[in-house]
Amino acid sequence: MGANVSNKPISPSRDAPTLPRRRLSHDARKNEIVLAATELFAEVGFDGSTRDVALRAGITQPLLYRYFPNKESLIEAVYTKVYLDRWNPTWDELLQDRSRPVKDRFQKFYEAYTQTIFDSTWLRISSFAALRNADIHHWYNQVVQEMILKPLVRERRNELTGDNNFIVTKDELAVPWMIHGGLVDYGMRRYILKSDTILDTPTAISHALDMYLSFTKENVVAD
Amino acid sequence: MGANVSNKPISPSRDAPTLPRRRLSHDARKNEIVLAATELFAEVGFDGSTRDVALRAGITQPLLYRYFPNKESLIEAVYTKVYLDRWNPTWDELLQDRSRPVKDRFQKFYEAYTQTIFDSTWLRISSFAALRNADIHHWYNQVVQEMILKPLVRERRNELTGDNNFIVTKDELAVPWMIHGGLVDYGMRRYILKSDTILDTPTAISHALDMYLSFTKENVVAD
DNA sequence: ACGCTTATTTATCACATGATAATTTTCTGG
DNA sequence: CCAGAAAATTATCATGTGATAAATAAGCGT
Repeated sequence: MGANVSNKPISPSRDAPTLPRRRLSHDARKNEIVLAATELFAEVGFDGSTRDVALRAGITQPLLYRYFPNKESLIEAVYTKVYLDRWNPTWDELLQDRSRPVKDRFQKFYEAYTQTIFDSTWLRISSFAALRNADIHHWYNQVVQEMILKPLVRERRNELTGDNNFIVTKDELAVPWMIHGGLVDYGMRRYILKSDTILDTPTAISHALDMYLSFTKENVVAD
Repeated sequence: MGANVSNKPISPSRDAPTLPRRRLSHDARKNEIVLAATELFAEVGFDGSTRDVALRAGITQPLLYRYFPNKESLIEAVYTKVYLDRWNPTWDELLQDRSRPVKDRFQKFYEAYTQTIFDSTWLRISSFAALRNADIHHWYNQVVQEMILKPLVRERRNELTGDNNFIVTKDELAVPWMIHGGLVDYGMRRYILKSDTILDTPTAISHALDMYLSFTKENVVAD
């Protein structure tokens, strides 16, 4: 054949200046896809297209389907990546360490915990997920309740009265839930809205805990 | 002509059993479209299709474009409908009425306010809107801050110290913001997640306000 | 009753999107 | 070094979606 007659350029000069790396291991590629999907979905929601996911991952769109049978399965992988493996097992011990005051323990815990979740991607993905999938929202609330809020109620009660009853009622959880929700809301205002919330995170945590502590102090007799 | 030979049924029996009403006034039809769009977008987000909006509104999809030049403009109409005209002007007087204690005033206010916003459609639409449009999110936060939180800080300060300074600092707003955020979070858990949050709304409000009040009481000397 | 304004529908387009099949390329083990 | 398994791409499809143009019909004023 003659010279290059077609209008297809010899040097492709792709849309994305992706380095021509190819052929990753199955697991490595899968991780990159989930990472790309997480970032895209955090920005535009789970209606982000598989083509945009592929573009960010530096691959072609049909390749996705070698790793996930369909888009929903990719979304589930994102759920898993975002929600799981975020709990540091040492936190459990921290929360139960009665040699330190409750304020101190939960201050340290929330400082670590917020370091994990106060990030634009996590906050947005979890918001989108909650709106899209009530089951996941409910499941994650259960986790927060069992791992954080019930310990908080128990430890505070023990600190105030020496009580060792492990049963925590729904009513007792209402106030901790509002404290926790308010704190997450603070994180949203600060880290995704970048609002003029001047207060630094440790101080915000301290105030949130102080509110709960003074509330329980006032109400310890009334109950 | 002979009998009905075509396979088109005499009685149409449409997909949607819509009453065959047609030709509404311009404004009436526009309202119905915005209502349908609001409901759909609350369920699936703003990526809901114009065809689904039309189906819910009982019209054909191209008719939308006689009322809105494009989908984005329909979305903006939904924003307006959802966010505007929700503030009852009598609330301003209520919040400033110094013949009643702050707790009492803000209790009554929040009971009325939550009656307006604690509904699945509003909570979901405003969440989707916040994720999709940072400007709107920011604008609404400014409204909440000016109309609710600054008055709360001012009135509480006046109640405690007789202070009449109208300037409210960012730091003073941090705690009211967390209280407010915690309360909205409570509404989400109760009204869209339908979680086993047993506490009724007035009690939740009361606890939220008590937390703020006891916090400010403890800190009034420290500042 | 009739005509005219305009609300509404039917038909259609161009493009985006999820998904599949066939083909090509890369790397590794024998 | 080369053969084959698997990674990756190209080509393609069916359907969904935002949007437009032309045709139809409902109701109001005279």
